[in-house]
Amino acid sequence: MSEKIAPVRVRFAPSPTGHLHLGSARTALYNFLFARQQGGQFILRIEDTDRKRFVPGAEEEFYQWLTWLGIDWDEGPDKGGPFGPYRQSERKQIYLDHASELIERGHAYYCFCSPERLEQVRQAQQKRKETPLYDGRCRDLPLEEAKARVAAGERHVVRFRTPHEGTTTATDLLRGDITVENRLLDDIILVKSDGLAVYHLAASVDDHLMQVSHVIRGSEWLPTFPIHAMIHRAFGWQEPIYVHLSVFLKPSGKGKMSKRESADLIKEGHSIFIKDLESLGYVPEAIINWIALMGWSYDDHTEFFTKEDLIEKFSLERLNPSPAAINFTKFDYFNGLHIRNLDFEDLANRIRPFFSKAGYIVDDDEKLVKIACILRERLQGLDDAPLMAGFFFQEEINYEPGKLLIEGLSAAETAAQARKISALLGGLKDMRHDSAEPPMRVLVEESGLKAGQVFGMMRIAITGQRVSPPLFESMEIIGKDVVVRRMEKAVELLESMSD
RNA sequence: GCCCCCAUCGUCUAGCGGCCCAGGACGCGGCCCUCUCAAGGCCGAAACAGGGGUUCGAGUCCCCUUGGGGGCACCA
Repeated sequence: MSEKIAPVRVRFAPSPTGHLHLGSARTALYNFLFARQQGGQFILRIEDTDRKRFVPGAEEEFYQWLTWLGIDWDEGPDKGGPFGPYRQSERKQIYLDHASELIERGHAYYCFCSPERLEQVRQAQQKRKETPLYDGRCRDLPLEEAKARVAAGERHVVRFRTPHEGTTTATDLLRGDITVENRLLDDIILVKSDGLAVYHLAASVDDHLMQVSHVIRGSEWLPTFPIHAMIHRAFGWQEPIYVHLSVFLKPSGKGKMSKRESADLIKEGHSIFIKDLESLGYVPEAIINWIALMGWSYDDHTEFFTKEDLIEKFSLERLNPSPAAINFTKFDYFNGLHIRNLDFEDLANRIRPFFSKAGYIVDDDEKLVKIACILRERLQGLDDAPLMAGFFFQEEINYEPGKLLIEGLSAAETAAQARKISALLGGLKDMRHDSAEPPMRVLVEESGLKAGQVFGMMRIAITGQRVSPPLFESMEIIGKDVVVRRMEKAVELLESMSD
């Protein structure tokens, strides 16, 4: 009675030819979220059948940054699993066997045409404004003859025998049925002359063998996915459910990001490469939230999502098929949002390396947590921390003495104020912000000046900055001795100015 | 050139025939709060690409145009 529901098995299948970027990270994320939500498995498969484009180390980099993003997998080259190996270069024979099966079934054939001849054919067709397709010279070679030539060691490839008439319809979950005319489909190469399978064969075979239930991947596969469906059908296999994601466009929305533009981005503190994002001050929580929302939505008002929220709320049905322009401004906003969602100890640990990198010695954990407390709501990126709070770690602060001057007051008058403040602060039993602020307010009141004027001068004297975290909280962290010493220094500076 | 896909504020999007003189978010402008900067709160400007249909009724369905994207390799 009850239909057996196949378990959800999805995969992220990058080729080790470059860095993990926003687009591929999102594909990985969606697959991961869906698997976790459905209680299924998430497979990591390395598609390294192109030896020419192989980049050493790229695979390990994928592991590193996927893990940093909080995306983990159940099966993969590094983890193993019941359907391995998970690196396509190690599955060569599997593809060869399947290609042979297709040949025996009449769905594929050996082709002995040289790349040079193919190029000539293609050029001739283009000159005639025809769709460039294989001209079928080897398509109807008697199988026995072809086999004999292969046995004799003749260089060859294996091609798929695409029907010339009719149409093929395959279904994309987001777009519905997509029908293509078979006469416009090429007899694609399944196995290259180096004996390695091409993507279309390898991915189809692996998706079936690894029992992948949903193929969630980029839309660059949309034009060829009917061929993938045909390959499954040729074997007599059931096709997985296909979900083709939209592409990311550059911020202007006009076209996708070029290599040059990607490189230029980093100058503005942005990047499409995940590897750059950590040192740029982004937290993985924000990255995940942001990219999840480029092409998926939950309802008409919820936008803040943790990983757990996403696992719970994600759904394939709410995926959006239209291309999305990358909006880094919103990314910055999400970064701030997620930084504010961190607890103080966590934040302290995350800003520590940024202080270190700026040359500050961070040896007091308690102090760092206090700094995290007052920094949290004003950080847009973790990298802002040393810029905003470096003065906490400096023995001596330097600033332009003139900045101490209270507007409308002379140097002597400002010095008098500073002296009073210094004396008041020096007489305090401690520098707790709630015990230092009230008497300071009284002093400001008596001076007839505005709080902003007096505190502005103190801010320069104590932090060396015009803009800083809240003054009294900062003073508490700095400590009475240093605060008083810095005030006294300010008095000296002001007095020397009034000479 | 051919094929496929997409089309709501500048951007990300909600909207699956009447709830929409179109809602949210980022950004932008203003105000409030305020020791600076933020954060937060409130208010505001800002969109259904165009044209035909279908229907009592269209942002929502169909067609065309336009625009954008992707693909057309012994790359993935």
